[in-house]
Amino acid sequence: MGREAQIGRTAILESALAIADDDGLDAVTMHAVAKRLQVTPMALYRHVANKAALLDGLVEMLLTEFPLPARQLPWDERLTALAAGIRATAHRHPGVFPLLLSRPTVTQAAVHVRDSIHQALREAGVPETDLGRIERLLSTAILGFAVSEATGRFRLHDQTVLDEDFAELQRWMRRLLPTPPHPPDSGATLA
Amino acid sequence: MGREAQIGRTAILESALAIADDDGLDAVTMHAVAKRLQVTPMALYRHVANKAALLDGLVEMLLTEFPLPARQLPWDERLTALAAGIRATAHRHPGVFPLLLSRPTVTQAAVHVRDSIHQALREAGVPETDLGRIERLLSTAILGFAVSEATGRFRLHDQTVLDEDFAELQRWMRRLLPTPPHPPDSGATLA
DNA sequence: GCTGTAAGCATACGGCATATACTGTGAGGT
DNA sequence: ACCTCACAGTATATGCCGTATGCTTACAGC
Repeated sequence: MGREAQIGRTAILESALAIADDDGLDAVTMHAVAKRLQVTPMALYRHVANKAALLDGLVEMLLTEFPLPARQLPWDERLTALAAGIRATAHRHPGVFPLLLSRPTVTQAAVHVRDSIHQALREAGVPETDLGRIERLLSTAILGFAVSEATGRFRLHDQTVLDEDFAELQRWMRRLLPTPPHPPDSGATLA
Repeated sequence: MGREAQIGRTAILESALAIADDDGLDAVTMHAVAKRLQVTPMALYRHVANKAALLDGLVEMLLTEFPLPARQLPWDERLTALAAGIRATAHRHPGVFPLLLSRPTVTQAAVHVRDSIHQALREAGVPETDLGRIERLLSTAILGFAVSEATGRFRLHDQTVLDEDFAELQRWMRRLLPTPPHPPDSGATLA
């Protein structure tokens, strides 16, 4: 029944993300999104409750963009790859990325990311009771760093400096976990 | 020359902060601030360039509110106290606090905080070349955590859980530093 | 008391999110 | 083939927002 839709929630979110990438988060207005879709602003409200919901949708898009690593990889490579992927997402969408901290949502995508981290931590030997806490600290550190880069808090520093910062962050994150991933002296462990 | 001022930059920032604390950051409008000061909106522009400058001023207020610990305290206590003070500021001003990450500024207050951390790290034995990096990672972790609490990213968890999270964060932060603050086995160190 | 200057005001404008009421179109039943 | 009605998109309007421009007013210093 009814008539075929010209736009949909996904198209709206993609347009909004593109506008934010091009001209910053403040440029994301209902009018601007509508214009980009060649539609009147009010048409958006058939697919999105209001602007707040649209922004929440953007957060969800970012979470979906996080590259969850294949489960057969070793746990430490998975965590490293995920952290790097999150950082890359921040670089790709600096305008929207800070919303991950300022508009936290409990969407399916968020749960998937968290579960992926939990699973890796389990394999790292983190006791079940500590899983939540370690995941919160780890994700907070990565998000904090990536948001800082996105908002220009480190703008005085070269990319190479920030890359080394991030490498150090990754090393530091391992120190929150029980077992060293590679024994420092392979083959010659004393009992 | 001219006439005695009814309001000033400080009064404006204090009003804005109070409004944000009461009704959230979105309630901080030029009109609302002016009304609270019993003045027309345009009067604010004699003391503040525009709304962006007002928000930057709020960030500066938060930084000024951070309790820089007395220099004669041991370095590790200073870092611990500063971290706790930053977290307390976030609890006091949850609406404004996220601006510390989303609107980074290089104000005098920001420099003071950073210098205070640098000095503590120096006393902790951090080599001069690593000072910047360690400070960035430490401050990012604290800020990320405090912002997460302020925005409700951890809203599903009890205060006691978050307190323990923060304690674990403090322990983790020490692991970024070269020397253990208390030798684990006092008096019985082998050469 | 005169006067110049700075503080605060009045008015106005364009952009914003969005409520309400409309138009028209195409799928599904007849 | 035609009706019909639900739903997509539109038109219009409201009230808030930041802020430009130009006016009024009241004190400081002469």
